[in-house]
Amino acid sequence: MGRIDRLTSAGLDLGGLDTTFGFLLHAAWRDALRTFGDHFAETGITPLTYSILLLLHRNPGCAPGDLSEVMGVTSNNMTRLLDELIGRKLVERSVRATDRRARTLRLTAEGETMIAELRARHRRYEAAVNDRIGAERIERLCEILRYFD
Amino acid sequence: MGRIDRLTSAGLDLGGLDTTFGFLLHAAWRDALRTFGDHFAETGITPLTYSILLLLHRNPGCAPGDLSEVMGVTSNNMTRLLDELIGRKLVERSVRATDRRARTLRLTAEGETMIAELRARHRRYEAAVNDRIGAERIERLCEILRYFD
DNA sequence: TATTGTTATACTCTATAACTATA
DNA sequence: TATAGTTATAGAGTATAACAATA
Repeated sequence: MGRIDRLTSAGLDLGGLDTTFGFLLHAAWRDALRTFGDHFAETGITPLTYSILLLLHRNPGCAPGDLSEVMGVTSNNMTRLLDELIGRKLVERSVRATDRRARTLRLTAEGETMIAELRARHRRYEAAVNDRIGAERIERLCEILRYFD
Repeated sequence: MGRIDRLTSAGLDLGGLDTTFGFLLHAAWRDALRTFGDHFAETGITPLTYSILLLLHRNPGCAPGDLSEVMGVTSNNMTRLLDELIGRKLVERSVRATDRRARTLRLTAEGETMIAELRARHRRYEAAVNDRIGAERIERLCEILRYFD
């Protein structure tokens, strides 16, 4: 069982927090973030930058605005995330000829090599979570989480 | 349905992100945070400070370390959260006589008034989420989230 | 005028380490 | 020596607003 169930016997009255979805969701997200960090140590890659690299791998030539929409990140913050990946030579950004307001994004060769390595880490990360929580539970979790915005 | 399902028809290949528990968990947490913010607007209360006030309401006299453990917040960060609530005269902190290293925390009268109002807001917030996502789904979600740490 | 993206800025949350004071 | 809490600091994520360039 998780931390919350270990705590209920520890004396403090949780006042219903242990059945409050927001409290549990926050704790689960921090757990996932910590576990992600364990598996991506030394890469300098966070869940957000991993998502960007994966999306660019699957959608070469897409625009920052496309990534913003999928990831739920505002465009100003997307710009800074992309700046960092471009600084690391994993992504290249160019002005789109057909609409000079827009940008075209693409993984560099180095970025393609990197994403292969990162996807392997991601598979190990997901396997570890499935082992700990139960693959069937994680699948049901995903089904429910898709209803959120 | 949620944002992800509206996006799958929008052209971009999500490369499996839409079935990746971490991606969905992050999005759901941000959704919950945004919705919490809507319902707690003008209060200056966040999920973390709400949890502290609720725990102190149910456990008058407990210590910062107790809150840290339940909430999964490190003690240095708990100190700053408490400083803020104390500055707002919602909480009082005193040195514990039986162990002068420890502190005793308590809601002020103003804090007790505040938590009653906040709990009403929280009920409306949870009702809104139940309406949007489905109460039965939220219940199943909580069951699964309890397995995390 | 509307859209795409960038810059500037501020706030919250999280994390590590060094520190104080007690036990 | 160990424990409870504080202070200092830095990094990541998020948000709003103002702006530039282009359509």
